[in-house]
Amino acid sequence: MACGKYLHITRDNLGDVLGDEFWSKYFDMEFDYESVRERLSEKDPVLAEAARYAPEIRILNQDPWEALCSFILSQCNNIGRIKGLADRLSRAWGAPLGGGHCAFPEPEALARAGETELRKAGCGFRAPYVVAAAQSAADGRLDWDELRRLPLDEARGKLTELPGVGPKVADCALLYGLHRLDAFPMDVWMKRAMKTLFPGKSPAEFGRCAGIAQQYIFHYSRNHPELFREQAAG
DNA sequence: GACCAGGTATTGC
DNA sequence: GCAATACATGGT
Repeated sequence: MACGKYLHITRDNLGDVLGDEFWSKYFDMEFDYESVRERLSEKDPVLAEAARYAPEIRILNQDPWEALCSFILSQCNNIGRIKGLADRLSRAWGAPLGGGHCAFPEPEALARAGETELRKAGCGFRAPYVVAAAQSAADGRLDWDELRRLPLDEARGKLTELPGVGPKVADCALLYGLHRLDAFPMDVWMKRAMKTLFPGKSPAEFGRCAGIAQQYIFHYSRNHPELFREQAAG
């Protein structure tokens, strides 16, 4: 489910999917990741290893509102529950897509639903955050084109004006929703990974495609928990 | 039943 | 500045 479309991928239809104009764009197929990997690999040997570990990773071109809202829901929440929540909101307020599937709700729909209903749907303390963001998106105060254009700090500043949107959620919205490859979401996993694997380094050193580096590092770290044995709480 | 989850806002040193 | 804490909810 993405951008108002439903997709079921199998081994057999992968070729067709990637040949489709929309999904090809969604999976960022036209972007030259190989060049980026080469440049990143020259910067740091550990980063080179992380990039080599899963070179097929891509930054999706998600819908900006869908990305922002999903990451507002993600705070202090686990991935399974985030998916379930998004699914429940889609069924309640999203457009039917056939086959029992529903699109992610438009901002207008969630703004209209209101805080009380969103709490009933299981959003918890995030309900008012979703409403505020939905209102801003619906009435145009959130200007996606502007957010694509502005320097990273200013774009992040616009997003963090919203209640319940801090630097991490803002960077996720910028990276996944607006394809700002310079954004570098720093969650608890990335903090651990940076401290252990890149001591003394800052994300800015990874350059204008730091966000892609973030994905390699994140995935590599989560699949090598032994590297963080002393720090990981659980 | 505690404890935790891909954070944020507020409060108190 | 930086550590501590509340914030809803559902799953181990």
